[in-house]
Amino acid sequence: MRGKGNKRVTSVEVAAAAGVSQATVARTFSSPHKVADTSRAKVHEAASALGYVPNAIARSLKSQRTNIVGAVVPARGEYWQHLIAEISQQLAEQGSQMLLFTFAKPSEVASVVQSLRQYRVDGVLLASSFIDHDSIVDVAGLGIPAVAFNHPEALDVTASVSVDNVAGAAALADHLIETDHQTVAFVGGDPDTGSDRLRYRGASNRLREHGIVCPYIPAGGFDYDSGYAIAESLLRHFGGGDGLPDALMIAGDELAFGVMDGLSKLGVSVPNDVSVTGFDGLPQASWAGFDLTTLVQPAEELIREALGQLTSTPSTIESHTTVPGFVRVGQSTRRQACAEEGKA
Amino acid sequence: MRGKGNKRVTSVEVAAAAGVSQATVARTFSSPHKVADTSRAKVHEAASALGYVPNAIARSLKSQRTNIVGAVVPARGEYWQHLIAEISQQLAEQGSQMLLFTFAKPSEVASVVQSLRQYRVDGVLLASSFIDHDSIVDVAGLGIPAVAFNHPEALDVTASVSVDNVAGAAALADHLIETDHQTVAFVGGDPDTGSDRLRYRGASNRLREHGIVCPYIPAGGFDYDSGYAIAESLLRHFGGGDGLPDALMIAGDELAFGVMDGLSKLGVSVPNDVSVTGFDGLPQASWAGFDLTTLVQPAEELIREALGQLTSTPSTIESHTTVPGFVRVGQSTRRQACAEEGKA
DNA sequence: GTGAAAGCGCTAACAA
DNA sequence: TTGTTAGCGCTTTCAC
Repeated sequence: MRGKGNKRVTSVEVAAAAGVSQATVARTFSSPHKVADTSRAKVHEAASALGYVPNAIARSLKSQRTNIVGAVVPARGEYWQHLIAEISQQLAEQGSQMLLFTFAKPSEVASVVQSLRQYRVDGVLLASSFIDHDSIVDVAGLGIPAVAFNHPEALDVTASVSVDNVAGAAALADHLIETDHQTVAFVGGDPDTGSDRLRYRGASNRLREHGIVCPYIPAGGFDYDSGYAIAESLLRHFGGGDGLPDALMIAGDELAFGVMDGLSKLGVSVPNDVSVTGFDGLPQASWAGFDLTTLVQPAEELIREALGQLTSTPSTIESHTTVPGFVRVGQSTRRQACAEEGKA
Repeated sequence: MRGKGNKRVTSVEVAAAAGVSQATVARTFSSPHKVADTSRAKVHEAASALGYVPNAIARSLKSQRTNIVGAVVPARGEYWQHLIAEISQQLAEQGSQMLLFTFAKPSEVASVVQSLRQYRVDGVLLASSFIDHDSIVDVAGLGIPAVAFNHPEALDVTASVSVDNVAGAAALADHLIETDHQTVAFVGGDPDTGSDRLRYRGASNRLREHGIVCPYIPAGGFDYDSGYAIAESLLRHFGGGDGLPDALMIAGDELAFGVMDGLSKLGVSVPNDVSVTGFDGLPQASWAGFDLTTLVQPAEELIREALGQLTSTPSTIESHTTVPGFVRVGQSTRRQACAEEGKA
């Protein structure tokens, strides 16, 4: 029995209709247990008859809490899109809303931060390594809780939550070693990002322990096109398909999709000619066309952790959490040892 | 020169520091032209010295405008994820923010609507055919502008913006006819959605004009897995690879990805054994692994139109806009006529 | 052009 | 338990 397009019904009107004070109406909706059953019933009746819904704006102004969390994520990238839904769902569970900001260029972040300040959000989730350090510092100085998501770089100014990039890459390396791969190259997205560096470090260190030297090859980005484009360079670099290493470790799943498609177009077969690993654990990685061996980032856990930091943190405590991922084995890496001819 | 973690600076403090009244500070930020250059300068100086940022919550309470648009989208689906970034970018351009709500089940929409009401958003973008009609009616009765995005069903209670599904599907059918396909089947996602029905109608009508009867085959969903799973049923239904029609028109790109991968796994080659078309024009459709012939929905234009309706509409005017898409030809449909043996 | 003052709709003491 | 009373920080008449 909700009022039609009736503009704005306020608690005062409900109070009048219910024959109680405005304060009682307010209490009925904010702390119901402080109101007698009888009045609560009257209020609810009047409220629904009038189509009343409490005004969260007014509530926020008074209580200094908006129940809104700002999320700042890159506009492009399969990985980030994948996360947004999860963030939104978890926020909904805890009765919060998400104000979403996407940026195409790092330079846009500054203006986003302005909006964030204006809206007095309860916290900010900074989801990207592409956010420059200055902006992070900016946000950190805002006095609102912030957590850098998968941005291991931001360690010193704000809390952060990341997958364990080093251990994850090492785990992938282990898998390659166990399946008898002798030569491995790492294809990075952007060496200026922490994820890239840490993943390479984790992989190359572990491989070195097994006597394998792993070169780093920059693709110039984490996107599909960068991967597709680098495939040809790889072939040239290694002197054709026969010169390719046994395995390519790619810094991110989307990048890996591009590399796989690029290689395939050039007649290189995965995993027959070369094994490929990704990193992220995107849903698409499980698609039959790719079936990529990858390190799955436990999105739900990561975000739960991040949101926990946001809400539980009294001030800007610099807590740095690292969550382990796990390897999901697909068909993009060959499963069993097989003799390789003409290689070290 | 921004204040550090200093809590909340208000216009009153800025006024004191600048030696003007609070009203002048407020005017400096909301209607600068109504303030003398000299005072404006003083205010800005004091403001930045103190790290003042206007409080959008208070502003909204007074002005009855939040500059926030609510977007309600499904949690899953490549198509919707693809749109979110675009919506966010355009909103940012016009100085608005986006409160994002995702829902996993249609039943969650009701609670979302509650939040939307509480936050007094300026408008709501309902992005899905999965939102049940009752919820749409609910929102429509809220008195806040709403537009159903790609939800041609909602015609009678709220404004709507959609791609021209019928014309788009017909255009795809034309392409198939021009490239000499003789038999075609349509794989739908969910016959309960308007997009599905309209696309099938557009395709089958056009095909019928050319003497081709196009059966409708339900996949049970628009997701990848539904497509992957239906591939085997298709083969069984048509009595093996040889019995397949010349072309399969799939109701959505993601679904088409699944069908393609499924067929491929079963040894059916696209486009050699069967041509495939999609619908949506997702970025992934252009990936080399798929290279899907599809109908591109002009996302930017669609959203611009939708947001236009939201802001320009004085009340709930029932305006229904349809935007044309265009065919992007990929390798998933064979380009030239070729003789088919043993078929009508 | 600027200041004083009255709210926007709610929450949170404080009384009763 | 309920009502009264201040504000939260801003926008916006209305005088000056």
